[in-house]
Amino acid sequence: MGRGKIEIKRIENTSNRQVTYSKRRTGIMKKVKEITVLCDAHVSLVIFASSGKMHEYCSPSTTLIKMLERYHKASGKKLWDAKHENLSNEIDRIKKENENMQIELRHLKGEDITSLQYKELMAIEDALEIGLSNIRNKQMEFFTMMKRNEQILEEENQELMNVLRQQELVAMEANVRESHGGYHQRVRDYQTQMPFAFRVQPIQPNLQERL
Amino acid sequence: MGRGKIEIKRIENTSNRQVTYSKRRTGIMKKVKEITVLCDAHVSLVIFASSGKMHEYCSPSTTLIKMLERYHKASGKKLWDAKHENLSNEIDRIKKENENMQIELRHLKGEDITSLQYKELMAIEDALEIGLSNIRNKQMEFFTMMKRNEQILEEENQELMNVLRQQELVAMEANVRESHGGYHQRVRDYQTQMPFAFRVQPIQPNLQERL
DNA sequence: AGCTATTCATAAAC
DNA sequence: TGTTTATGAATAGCT
Repeated sequence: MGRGKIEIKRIENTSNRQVTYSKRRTGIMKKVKEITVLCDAHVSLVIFASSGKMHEYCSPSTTLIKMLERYHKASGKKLWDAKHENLSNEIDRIKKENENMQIELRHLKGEDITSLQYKELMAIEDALEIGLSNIRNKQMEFFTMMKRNEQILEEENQELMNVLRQQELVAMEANVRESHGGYHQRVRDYQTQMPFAFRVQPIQPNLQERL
Repeated sequence: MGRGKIEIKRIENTSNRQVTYSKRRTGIMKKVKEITVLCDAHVSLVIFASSGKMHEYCSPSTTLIKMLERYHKASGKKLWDAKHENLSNEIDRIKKENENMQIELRHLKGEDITSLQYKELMAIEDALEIGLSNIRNKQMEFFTMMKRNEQILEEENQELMNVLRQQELVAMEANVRESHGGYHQRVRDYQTQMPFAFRVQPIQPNLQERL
């Protein structure tokens, strides 16, 4: 029911999918309200977009909680206990995962290794060496970056010095020619002559914060 | 959408109402399945007819219980008691812990380090070096243990060889003196003469399993 | 967010 | 209930 028929399968184009979701959700909400009124049905609808945003509808004569109680009675499925059990299971699962990670962490830090076998020690050693080499590569990157920066600064310093020296010469000549020139006048002249690149301006402004 | 337009208000004729309920419920179910597939939405729908009969739909990728948990998180409305909330909180807490450990593990393995600052890299390097040194100490222990064991075995071998040679001499002498003695007789004699320490008996019985 | 050409859902009938 | 059919609704593809 549109300009063309569409297959009922996931819409791959994200924005199309979102638009369709929005339109169809509205349509479903409308239908659900209508059946509530027309047939005095009790409806509870909870819908999550793939984005995670939620929308819900619940018939005006009831509440979600009442619906769930009725659901419990009608289906026999225990939602509370099941939920409780689910949560407990998930906690157990995550705790187990947690524990394993903690052991791995400790092993990498060289703790609690008395009970390990030789092969395990070798594996840990390998992991540590790889880690260390990765870290040191990264440090090397920092180092070269700093070196480069240092070099750039040095070159700039040098050039600044040259410019200054040159301008001192100009100023001295000027002084000789017209000894009544004011200080401010001279300063302005320096700035005019100084190439743009060497005016006060931070270079590599984000270097500071990364070290 | 039918032979005539209808007002959206309760259908007074009971059998009409039931028919309409049945048809529209089917339609809604279809729409809901479609939006699930088209837009990978997660939907939970529970409908009670005025007769009390229940129908439900839940997206295949989820369960009503999971939907209710998500509902709880998304809406903030408490659908269950404090006990469940405690469990939920604990899950969140452990998940957080989990995540932190995973990050630490990855860092130690030299992964995901692009965003790290130099000081952090140094700290990780230190940890890795300590770990590596601990692991290598432990390996050294193994090594010395193996060396020691090797030495013990060598010594025992030597002594066994000596004993055997001695007994061969004894046997040869016996053979010479009484050449009609049977094989079993001789074997029993060997065992009687062999010092207790060198009878079949594993030395360092748990060494095997630790390597 | 609107506009239509289309497809779809369904009210009424049996 | 199931089927049919005329009709109103929903919506896919475009702006």
